[in-house]
Amino acid sequence: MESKRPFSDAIERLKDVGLRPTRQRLALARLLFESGDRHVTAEQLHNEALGADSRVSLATVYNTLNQFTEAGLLREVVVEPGRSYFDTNTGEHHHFYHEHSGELQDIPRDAIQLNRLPEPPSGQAIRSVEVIIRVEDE
Amino acid sequence: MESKRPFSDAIERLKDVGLRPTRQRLALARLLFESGDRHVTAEQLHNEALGADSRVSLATVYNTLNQFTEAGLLREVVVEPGRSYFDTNTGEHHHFYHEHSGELQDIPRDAIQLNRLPEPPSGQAIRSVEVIIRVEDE
DNA sequence: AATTTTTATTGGAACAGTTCTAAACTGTTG
DNA sequence: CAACAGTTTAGAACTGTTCCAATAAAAATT
Repeated sequence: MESKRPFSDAIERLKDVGLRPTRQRLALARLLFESGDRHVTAEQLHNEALGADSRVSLATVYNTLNQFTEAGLLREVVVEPGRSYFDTNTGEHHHFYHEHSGELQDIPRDAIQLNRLPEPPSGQAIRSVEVIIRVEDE
Repeated sequence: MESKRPFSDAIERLKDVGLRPTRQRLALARLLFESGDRHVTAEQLHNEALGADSRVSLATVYNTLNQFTEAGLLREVVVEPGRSYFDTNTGEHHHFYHEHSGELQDIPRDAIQLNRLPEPPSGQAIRSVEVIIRVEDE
């Protein structure tokens, strides 16, 4: 379980993907991966890190988020112009997006049944299928 | 058909939604609506307008795209951080997105069968359901 | 351990896309 | 044709992100 050996878990995770387990990366990895599925923006994560005594520059937060994403530890979600969310759930799934609060919420893959997918334009292959359900207060 | 009376068509369209048919808005409306379904960024449309002898400032392009969107003449599509597309097809439908070329392509509503939609979080109502299929050259 | 080499971090500058602002302009209307 | 409400514009400002050159830290080598 993740909660058993949080420290070495994070180290492992980084080593596994070939990233040096530096102080900053470890701090961010713990914030990201030690508490269930999360959806954060760079700014949010930066603030959290600062709040948790970890001195990390915003540039490093961006670098790290991008590296983690490239390494398959995170997935980027774009739902709003000018703001990127990073999702710790890298599996196939979908999202509710609450525009007003800016909050994202996972929808498990099986909760939506996608039938009859169209053929992609010729010469192209499907890389991902993503459903975004925008919701608002009623 | 749109091609029959393009001039007054555009004027009509604008009047219908309560926007004065100014020179700039007409020019943009023609570029947008007189050639089937389109997906453009502000920058693209601006260039087109310049290319077509219509002097329109970039600020006006942004204003106009936003007004058209608010008026229901356009729909905004977000698939990439830091870049907004405006879609002249305002009906319910979905998209292929070709990351490499930055091109969007409509998928008719019926081409995807969406069953078993999840309940939205309590207190919230579904505003829209959008499927984005990312494709790449194979 | 000490040294060298490689890789990361950092603050701040730079950048892209978008919005804002205040001044000039256009077009209607009384 | 004077007054007025709505529109356009250039450029400044803003936001989120990336880039850069200097510094620091980690790994490899001795």
